Amino acid sequence: MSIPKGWGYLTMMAPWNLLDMRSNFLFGSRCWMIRFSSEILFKSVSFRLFGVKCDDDREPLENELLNNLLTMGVDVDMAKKRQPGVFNRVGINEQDLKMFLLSKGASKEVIASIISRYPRAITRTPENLSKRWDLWRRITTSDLEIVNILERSPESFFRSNNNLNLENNIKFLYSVGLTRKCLCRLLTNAPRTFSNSLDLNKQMVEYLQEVCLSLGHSDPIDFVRKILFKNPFILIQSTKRVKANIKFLQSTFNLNNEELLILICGPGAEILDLSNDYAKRNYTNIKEKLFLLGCTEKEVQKFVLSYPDVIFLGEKKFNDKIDCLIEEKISISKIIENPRILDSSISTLKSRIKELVNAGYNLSTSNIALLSWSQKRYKAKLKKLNTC
DNA sequence: ATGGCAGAGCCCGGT
DNA sequence: TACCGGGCTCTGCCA
DNA sequence: ATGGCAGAGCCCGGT
DNA sequence: TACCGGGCTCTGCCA
Repeated sequence: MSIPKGWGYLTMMAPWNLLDMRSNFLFGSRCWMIRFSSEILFKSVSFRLFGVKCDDDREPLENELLNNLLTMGVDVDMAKKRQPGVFNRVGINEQDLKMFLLSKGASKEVIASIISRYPRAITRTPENLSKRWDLWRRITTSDLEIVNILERSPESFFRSNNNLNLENNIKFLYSVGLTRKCLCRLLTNAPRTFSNSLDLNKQMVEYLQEVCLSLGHSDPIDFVRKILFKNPFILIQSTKRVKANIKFLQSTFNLNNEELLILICGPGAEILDLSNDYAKRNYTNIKEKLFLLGCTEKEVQKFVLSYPDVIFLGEKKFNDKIDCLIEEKISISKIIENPRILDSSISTLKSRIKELVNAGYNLSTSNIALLSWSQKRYKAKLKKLNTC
């Protein structure tokens, strides 16, 4: 074993190993295999495939991988921590992935970041990558879009090796009446939708269609289209979660079937993504806070339905915003009639209130909508107030 | 008068 | 989450 | 969301 | 030959 060991070192040190793919293809240092006849060696399509159970060799081979990754700027510690198994196996070609992504227009930094965060990416074969990329390209209009998605969420592309499943997902989503544009929206926002199993996606779509039908609507296709447009993340939620949230909406606001459907596929669609009891907790807090200020249950319901996004505000934020408005003698009825002033941050609310009071603006009798106008519009208004 | 016009504000959906 | 602004509506003025 | 986590199953090599 | 099981991968869940 002494000769091959020397060989391994030589090839490892050779600079072309990092740069020249053809050399790498034939002689990649972790590929030498004197156990095989040279005939097999040269016929073989992919190297570094067959484990060499020889501790002497293993270490330099592993070092070469690590060196290459370090050279590429990969955060190896992070990568090892995330998927240690990747570094204990053989048959990895990080150069293939690098070349592939470079050819698609990804920068070196992006590639390093991808491998750092999802090391299993380097175990994928070029054939598989290329096929998968092509399938994604059936949805997007450019490679760049895909690169941007990978930068944000490398796992979505690389977590599954099952291209047939991906293809079936695409077919399925088209078959339920989605347009390419809509698929693109899903892919951009929730790329993992496409690495779900076909079955999982089917379950969710069928569940949503059942909801639609059970609430007496006759066009489940249209319903699903609307809900996916409003909430592209829904297919990466568990049906358990979505069920719980629909149940929450159903039991909290006494809506008839039609109103509930409109809420679910319209302004309330995003509420379906909330985890566990988040919606319930926040709603309870809103209710308690507004009760203390003299609102009735009906008023609270009306308020939340007119501005479902308020459910996303954490308890503290909601309470603080209400408090800071109440302190300025703005009545609670006025607040709930202008829910969108809660769009503004607390600091914006505070600074604007101060400026308006200074300008002699009576917040308790005048319009308060301007508290959430855009900066530009607000400034113009303030200027007018100060010159009049 | 009434149709045209313009300033102010609102609805709403997109990052 | 906070912020932005397109484009509609509302209202009051003009001749 | 995306990164972490865990259950189920697969690859593969050892006897 | 038939069986075992280590350890990786796949997939779905959570927040």
